[in-house]
Amino acid sequence: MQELEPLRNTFIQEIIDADRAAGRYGGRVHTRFPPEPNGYLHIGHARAICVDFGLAMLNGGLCNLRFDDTNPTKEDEEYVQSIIEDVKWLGFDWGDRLYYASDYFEQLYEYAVQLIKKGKAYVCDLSPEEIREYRGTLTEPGKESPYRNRSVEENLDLFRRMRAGEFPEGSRTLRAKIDMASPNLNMRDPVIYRIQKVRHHRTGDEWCIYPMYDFAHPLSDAIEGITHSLCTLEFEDHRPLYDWFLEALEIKDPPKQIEFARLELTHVITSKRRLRRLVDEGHVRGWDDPRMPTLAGLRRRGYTPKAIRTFVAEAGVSKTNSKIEYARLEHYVRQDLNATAPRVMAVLHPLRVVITNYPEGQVETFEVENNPEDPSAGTRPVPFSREIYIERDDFMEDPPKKFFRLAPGREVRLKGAYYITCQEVIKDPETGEIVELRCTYDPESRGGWTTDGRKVRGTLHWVSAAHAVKAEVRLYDHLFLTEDPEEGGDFMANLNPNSLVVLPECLIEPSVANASAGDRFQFLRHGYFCVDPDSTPEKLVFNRTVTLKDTWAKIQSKES
RNA sequence: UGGGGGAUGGGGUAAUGGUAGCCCGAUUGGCUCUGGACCAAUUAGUGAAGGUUCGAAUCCUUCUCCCCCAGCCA
Repeated sequence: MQELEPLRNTFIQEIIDADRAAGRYGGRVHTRFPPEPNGYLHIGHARAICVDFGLAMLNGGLCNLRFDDTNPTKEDEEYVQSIIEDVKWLGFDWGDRLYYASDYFEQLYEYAVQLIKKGKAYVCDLSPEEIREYRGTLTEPGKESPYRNRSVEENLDLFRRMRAGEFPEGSRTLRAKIDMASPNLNMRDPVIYRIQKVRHHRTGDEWCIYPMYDFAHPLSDAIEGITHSLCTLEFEDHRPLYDWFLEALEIKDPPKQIEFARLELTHVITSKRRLRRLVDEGHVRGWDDPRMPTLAGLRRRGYTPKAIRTFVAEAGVSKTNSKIEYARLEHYVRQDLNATAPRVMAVLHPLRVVITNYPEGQVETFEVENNPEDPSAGTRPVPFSREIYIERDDFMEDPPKKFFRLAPGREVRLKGAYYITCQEVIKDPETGEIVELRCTYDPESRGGWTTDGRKVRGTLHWVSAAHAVKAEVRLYDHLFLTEDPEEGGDFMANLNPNSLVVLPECLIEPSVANASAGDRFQFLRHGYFCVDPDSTPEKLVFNRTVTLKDTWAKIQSKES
């Protein structure tokens, strides 16, 4: 996979190389992507997915998809389905290795029993508040629980009865017996099982005790034969605990946890809690709103899996916390779509033009290239007639120096059609608004070219009034105005009130009439657009994925 | 002020004792039937101070700054 090339020189690959050179794991490389099904996947997860699956692929290994579903109060089947769909869409395949931590509840319970038998775990009756107090602080050691030295027999009995549902929620826990004075708080007798009388989305009411992540994760990895367990930086502190369980239970060839930095983007928020708030309070239309940084949102926006994969691969993987400019993500969609998206002419803000010397009732059809980057994409017929629409911004009555478009007395090219010259500007007598242009065309310029060497600086897109199809076009911008949505302390205050602009009456050339949801186009001189699922044959709806780079807009904003 | 990590141009990331490179952005010019794309050029960096060395982003010492950890979340 070409776009994963840059993933080759990561510090993780060096570790893998060293392991193979040393003959560890029999030369195997087996990773896993372990999402918790408690929300939708977002752009940040894309790095984890590409790293987990990509590194396995690069090393001839395997990657499992495993749902880390050990907390039934937060998890739901809806999320399982969306995650499966999103990982597939991104282009990765886990074969028949779709697993759930909940598949291992019985084995995990047995491991816990073994720990008790080895004197390495105990049932603790401290309340949550007491546990916190006993834990100590960052600078002071903790105190040992008074229940720490119960006999193996008593612990076994109590743990069995926890499972049997004899005790109320929160009344007891199973804890690993490690070291209450450890400078690493994770090692201060962490809770490994808690009582939750909650229905689990897969195991139903079978269990009322559930294992904690720190216990379930290394052992799930061990059960699946994982060799390299890749996760994000905040788990570095948990690695000693990860290793402790594997050693305490005498796991042979234990998996190795390796941490890398999260992927963060400017103008973007990825906290599940905050994203949920945007959805719940109606600031967006759902988890798949095209402004959302979720994979579902990016998909609906028109992003391609390849663009996202290339973005991740080119951005690289390291241990440095960093934030990537959103513009960089946009670069890779443009790069992909430039090569693949058929071009089409769409007028977003129509201005009527009558070509006064063109015969009334006449219609000509021009063959226009579908993609100048790809001659094999061929051409399409585009109808032309006496009345057309051009973009309002493509005309100025009193143009500044660097404006190359239409103006009174000026000649421009209509893409693929004719040269026209503006002769007259018609305004609404009440408002002064320009309502129509009267132009003449040069019949010698048929097809958009003359042989006399005349230079025409501007080329405009256009649609024939009688042939254009109407469409709704949705223009998106950053959801947040500031690079850091948290700037000022309240991300809600930084919401962009204009993140969505709906243009209900756009005019598009007729070749798009039969486009269906997900189809992508370049609207000439505007950007890349895709058909939204809201689209119907009666009413086409397009989403703007990303604009084209626009040097004219840049000139304008510099002068203002 | 405990522990664990991290600092390379505006952003991201390579170089593991031997020419600081690549990508994004920005700027300038060229080209163009998309002010797109493409081509060319420019801009600009090793957190600080010492030390070792013929030679240091890389090794050593000290310092500075940033991130993470006190859930019965993951």
